[in-house]
Amino acid sequence: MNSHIEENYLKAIYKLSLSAKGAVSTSALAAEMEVQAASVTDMLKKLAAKKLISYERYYGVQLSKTGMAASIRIVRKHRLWEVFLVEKLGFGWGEVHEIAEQLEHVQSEKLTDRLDAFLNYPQVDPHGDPIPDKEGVVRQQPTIALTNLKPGERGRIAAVKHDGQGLLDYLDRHNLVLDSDVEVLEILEFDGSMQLLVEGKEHFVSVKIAENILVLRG
Amino acid sequence: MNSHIEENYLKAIYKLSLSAKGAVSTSALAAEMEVQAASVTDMLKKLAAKKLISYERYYGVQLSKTGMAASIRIVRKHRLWEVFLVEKLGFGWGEVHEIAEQLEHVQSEKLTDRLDAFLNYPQVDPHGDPIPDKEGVVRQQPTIALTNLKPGERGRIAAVKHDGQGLLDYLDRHNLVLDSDVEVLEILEFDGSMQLLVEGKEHFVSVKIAENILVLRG
DNA sequence: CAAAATATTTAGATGAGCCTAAAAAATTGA
DNA sequence: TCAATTTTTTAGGCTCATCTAAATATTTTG
Repeated sequence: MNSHIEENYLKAIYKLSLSAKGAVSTSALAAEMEVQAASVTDMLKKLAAKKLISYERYYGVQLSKTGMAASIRIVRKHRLWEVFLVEKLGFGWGEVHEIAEQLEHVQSEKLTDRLDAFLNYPQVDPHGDPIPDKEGVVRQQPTIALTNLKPGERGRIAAVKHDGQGLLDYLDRHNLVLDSDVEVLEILEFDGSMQLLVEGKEHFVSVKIAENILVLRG
Repeated sequence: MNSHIEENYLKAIYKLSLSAKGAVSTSALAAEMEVQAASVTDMLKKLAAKKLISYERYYGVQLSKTGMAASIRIVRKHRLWEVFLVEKLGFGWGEVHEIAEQLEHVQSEKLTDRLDAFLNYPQVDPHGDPIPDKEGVVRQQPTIALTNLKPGERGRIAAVKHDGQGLLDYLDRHNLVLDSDVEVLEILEFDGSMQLLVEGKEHFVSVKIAENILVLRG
């Protein structure tokens, strides 16, 4: 079995490899894990020895097949627990990440599967991120950043990047929640900020925010 | 904050001090934690430095007020999670202990309290052990071991000692579950084993088993 | 393309929690 | 009671995951 810390490294590598083309760098991992690069090097050697990653010094990391499967299992647990916290215990979507970071390390396949069933096999977590199924299949929705919509175009909010409290609380207060229908009314040339029509009400968001809102076209 | 391991020591001290008169010995703790006595001594120094226990060398340990409160918080979490696993996820009472050992270390008072509410403020866990309330108050039921009943006397199964799979599975199969009404028909002089009438059906149990079944008189 | 800057790895150290072996204190019992 | 036994503590080491500082490799840039 892998330690909590090894699991966190795997999860971080998985996360970074989604947006990075090619291998994940030591420094990127160090930043993500909030440790020094030297510590990352040590851990990479360990994970490589366990065949969870392929690692060649100075050239970055990639998850092996088993490493990928392990990472996905952790992500699955994390997201299922987030659904539980929001759907069953009434937490807000901005406060579940931290708790799920702890719950994701609980080891019991039976628990994970029963939780999945209890929650009715949800497809996405409260932030719209896909929940891998028992076989590790991740069904990614074809979302695009809100910034890709042009004036007059419409979409439905399908996911939100960033796990922190701040942005999510803000979106909540302004009713920019999952499944809201959005129409772009106007994009300010000056700074790219957007005037939106969300479920009948007008809203104004900065580019920074719009970049973090993912929509399904249509 | 206390580490997982510190929490496990506190829990073990709490558990042992319930049955031990006076202080808990180093060797008892070592047995409970499945480590060497020398390791216990090290940890006791650490816990004492944190004022979680009072410890004088060669004289054993006692929980301080803060240590007691911390222990009870862990026990509360453990037992709430056990209720969740049985009531909501359909686990058997014999398989929840191990999983709850992991869940009990999740740090979030809000989570604990919401779980408590979600479960409808249960008073006892699936083994009949009392669940401390938010203020740390433990309402112990006045149970006695089944071996204390004489032929002709009756009681209701209120709790079961021992967390392991084996006994609990056995009791399950023989319908010796919480809240069953029991009447003692006969006690064999030879070995103390008991002939019982449980919810209308006859059962035969060894002393060893009867010692682990706790009943409420009446 | 070579020097400077940056990224990564190596080397050696630290603290937590564990170990074994030896020393010291407490308990038992002849 | 005092010698033998048991319990507990001390001393010194180990592994894991981290750190800092120094060395080495890669990348950038003048």
